[in-house]
Amino acid sequence: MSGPLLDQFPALRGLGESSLRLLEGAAKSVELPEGAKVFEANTPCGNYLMLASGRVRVQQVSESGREIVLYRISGGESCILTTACLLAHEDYAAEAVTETAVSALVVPRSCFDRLMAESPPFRDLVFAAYASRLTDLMLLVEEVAFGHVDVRLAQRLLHLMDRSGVIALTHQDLAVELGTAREVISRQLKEFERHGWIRRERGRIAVVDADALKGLATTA
Amino acid sequence: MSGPLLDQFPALRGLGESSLRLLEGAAKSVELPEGAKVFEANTPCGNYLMLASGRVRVQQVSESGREIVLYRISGGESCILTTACLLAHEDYAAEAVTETAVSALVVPRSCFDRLMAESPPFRDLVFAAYASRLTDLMLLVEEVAFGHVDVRLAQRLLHLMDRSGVIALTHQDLAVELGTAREVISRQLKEFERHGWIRRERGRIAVVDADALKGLATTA
DNA sequence: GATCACTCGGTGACAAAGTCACACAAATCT
DNA sequence: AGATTTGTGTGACTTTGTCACCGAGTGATC
Repeated sequence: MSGPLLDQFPALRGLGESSLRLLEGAAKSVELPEGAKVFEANTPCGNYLMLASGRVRVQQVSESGREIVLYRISGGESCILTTACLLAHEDYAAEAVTETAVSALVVPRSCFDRLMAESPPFRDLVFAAYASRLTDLMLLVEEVAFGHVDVRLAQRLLHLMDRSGVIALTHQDLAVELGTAREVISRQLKEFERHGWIRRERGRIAVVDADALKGLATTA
Repeated sequence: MSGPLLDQFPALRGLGESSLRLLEGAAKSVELPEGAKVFEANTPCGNYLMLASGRVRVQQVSESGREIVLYRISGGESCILTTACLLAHEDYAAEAVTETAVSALVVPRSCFDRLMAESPPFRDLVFAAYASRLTDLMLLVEEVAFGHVDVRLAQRLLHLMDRSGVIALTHQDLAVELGTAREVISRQLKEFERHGWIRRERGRIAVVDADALKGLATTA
């Protein structure tokens, strides 16, 4: 049936009956729990991945063990890193971890290749994901190379907080978000609290003065 | 004639007569001198670019004026940043500068779209360029976030030197390569010279002990 | 060939960020 | 309750980035 597939991936609307059937025949559905490794760096890539629901984080890990979040994929999106590896016949350059329970479609390379060749809507889907990631990564390079941690941290806190202004992450988690060290985050957060912008609790941070953070976040 | 086009872009072999004629009809040839801006950040992108000959550097510029080289494109390659912008309908996220005199093909969006839709070889050409850039950028993020300047500088010197071991770049140029500050490069180079690994002259550096640099470059 | 403007590189002082080694408290386990 | 794990705090130190300023080469111009 093409019903559930189209519900999960609205972007496939217009794919055409034959392509849809091809995809449905070849793709396997997979469920992953939270915190599972989807793939690791330096391993070969044999399948194309489409995320039906949930969220996956793609990150770089250095030899010294430090990590940095590159981007996230959520329901309805396809994984460009998989795409890139398939197309360039390279190993993965990064690793991916589920942040929530995830259900995904695993599409074998052969099917991926055929769909890319046959189906314009499928190509567009893949390309669209590609294009914005590339510019994202360019901006990330700029941020990492030239950005200041206080500004970047303020931006992340604003972005990560829920409606009540709470971020349920450890200092270490935030360090991974920015690709810096835990101590650096701890010290910055202490500064922020000293200014009365946040409250720190174990394992969570409460944003008190979002406007002040916004001011810092847009200060250069 | 399809002769010169195929000579300049061997990857287009197999494109098909009609696509080739379409491309030849719509594309304009452009010549740029060395040091010319191909495009700038935050400007809209209307054309697809294919580099026939020469070399172009794509780099990020921060508000404070610091720069970092993202990657280079040389003869026969297509510009993925252009592609990304066309596909995502975004402005340029970076700027591009010619490092040599350049001749390029400017392909209007409409022609690009048609070729993408009609021609599998053209799609492959575009995709192939895409895939490796993405992994490149991921590795660049890792390098910038976690790499040490001495190691990165040693790597770049080895990569940039000619057969006689000479790099004809200023300290500022090297700073842009790594996305760091000129003073940092100057200090590192002084260290390298103290160790007897290089000789510094005005505007150029001579690698004396490439093996020693190689040792540092692979020391994690 | 003297002067001038400009580019290139050197330097010291300081600020920001990353590293290392611990210490301690809260949560969790048994 | 004790033991272990996890999260955070902190000081000392290193590396990297910033700022201000200097002087030495280089090339242009008169």
